[in-house]
Order: sequence, then C-alpha cells, then structure tokens
Amino acid sequence: MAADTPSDRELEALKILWDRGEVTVRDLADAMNAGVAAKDRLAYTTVLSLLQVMEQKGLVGHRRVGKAYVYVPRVERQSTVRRLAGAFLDKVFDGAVDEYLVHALESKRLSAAELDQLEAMLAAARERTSPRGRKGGRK
Amino acid sequence: MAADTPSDRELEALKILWDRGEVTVRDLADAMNAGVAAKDRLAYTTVLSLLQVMEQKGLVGHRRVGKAYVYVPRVERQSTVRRLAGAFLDKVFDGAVDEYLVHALESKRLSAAELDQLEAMLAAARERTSPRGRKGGRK
DNA sequence: GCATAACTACTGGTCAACCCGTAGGACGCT
DNA sequence: AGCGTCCTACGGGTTGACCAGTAGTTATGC
Repeated sequence: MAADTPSDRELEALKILWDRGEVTVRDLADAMNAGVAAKDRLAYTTVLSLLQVMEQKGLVGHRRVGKAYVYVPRVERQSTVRRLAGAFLDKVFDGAVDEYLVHALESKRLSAAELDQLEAMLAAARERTSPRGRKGGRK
Repeated sequence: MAADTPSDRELEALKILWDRGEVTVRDLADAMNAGVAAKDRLAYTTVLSLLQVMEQKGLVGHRRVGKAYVYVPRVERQSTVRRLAGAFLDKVFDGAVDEYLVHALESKRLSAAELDQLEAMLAAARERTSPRGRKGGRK
C-alpha cells in the first residue's frame, strides 16, 4: 500500500488537489479545462475515471457529500515531489546531482533574488553535510 | 524532424551511446545487460528493435560495417538532457526553478566537493545574470 | 559449394496511460 | 408519478513503450 507514483495527468490533478484541499469531480474537471482550447478539453467522465484510478493507487480518497463525491489527496506534496525528483535524477544523471544542477542553472535564467535564495540553501546544505568543522569559515 | 524525445529505455541506450561514441547491437545489448539479473536481461532482438525505433525517431543513425550495423547517436547529450530537465521542471513545478533546486538539494546528500562545485556554478550564474555591478563583491 | 553462425527485418503480444460514451441511480421539481 | 438533471459505475477503444520470436539474409570456414 505504498501509494503508487502518479502519472503525468495524475500529477496535474494532484497539484490542483493540493492547492484546494478538496474538490468534487466537477471542480477538478473545470480546473483542468480552464484556459484550454475547446478541442482539447477533457470530458467529465474522463476526469472521474482518472480519480477512480488514483484512488485505487492510494493517491486520493473520497467521501460522499449529498449526491456527489468529494475527493481529497492522500499523499503529501512534499514527499511526492521529492520522490519524483529523485527518480528523475537517477534516470537522467544516475544520481549525479551536481550535473543536474548545472543544467537547472543553465536552462533557466535566474533572478538575483533566486540566486540569493540558492546561496542560502547551499549554506544550509553545507551545514547538513558537515555540521561541524568548516574550514573556509566564510560569512 | 525535430528528433523526438527519448523514452526511458531509449535514454538508457543513449547514455551508453554517448559514452562510447558508437556501438554494435551486440555491444549495446551486452552493456545494457551488464550486472542485471539473468531473468531481467533483454533479448538481443529487443535491443535491435529499440535501436530501430530510435533511428526512426532521429535519435540514432547507423552504418554498415561488415555484416553488422554500427549505431551512432544523432542527438547531443547536452541538448537532450536540457530538454528533459526543462520538461520535468514544467511538469512538476510549473517552471519554478527555485523550488526545484530546493528539492534537489534536500533529496540527496551532497559531498563537500559537490558543494564547492555548486558554489562556483552559482557564482557563474550570478555573473551571467548581471554581468556587471555586483554589490557584495565577495571572493 | 555449402553448412553454420551471426545479423537484420518484421510481426505480434502485453501493459499502462489516457480518453470517453452509455447505462443506471439519486435527487428535486412540478 | 413523471421528468429532467447531475452523479457514479463500467466497459471499451486507442496509443506508445516495451519485449521477444520467427523468418530471411549475409559473411565465414571448410
């Protein structure tokens, strides 16, 4: 019962679920179809099917409210995203994080604010790796 | 003809291709089966099929050498990986790089060497973002 | 020449993701 | 009760990834 990993569409649904806390099928269908070309919109029953499969995977749960079901996420955003990122890392870079970050840094242009934030995270990561004796004790 | 994006297995093959420059079908099959439980090994013809599909996608090319084919990559590692990373970013984080990096940093433990390397890259990224006027002029 | 070994081409089967229509049930309104 | 509306359940069709066997082809050794 380890809660399967979401497919692309399922992730899309989960993002909305995480955002709203809970949704009816119609809520989700509307959200997923918002701003989508009419020809590419998903049918209501398609979204329903998606949720049913997701429930079987342990990704969501539901309860009855009136005549309709209300769905809630059963997996955390944090852990889910982390697992996806880890899998991606292994798949593409065989776990070589540095290279992965190079591409991340190069593929997008980062704002100065983002860079500051990253620097802070790097420092934090450094702390975590060697909680003590840093040599170059900068900053 | 934009050279389709590789599937998981195809990426696995491409990594070997990039590493060796060129391979015969047998080379690749052996490489992919190295250190794999006997029951999970791929049949020779499976690898052949994989390469044929990859060729159709524009990912590899081949030439005849003796009676066998020698396959070579037709896509660059750099651009391929970059595209995969970009797609992953959009899919999981809607393109929010910073959050993506947080997870990267947190999901794996980084060595001190990796951290140093990252710091250097950060500095480089900073240069790129604002080629001039750095204020805190450190280092 | 001819058998043999290794290679390629082709076809097919399985499975998951994805999409949707139809049927049937529940509810409210008149 | 009858009807329309909205909901869920269920079955099915399509596609791409993946895997592998069979048949035909080519080089090689004798």
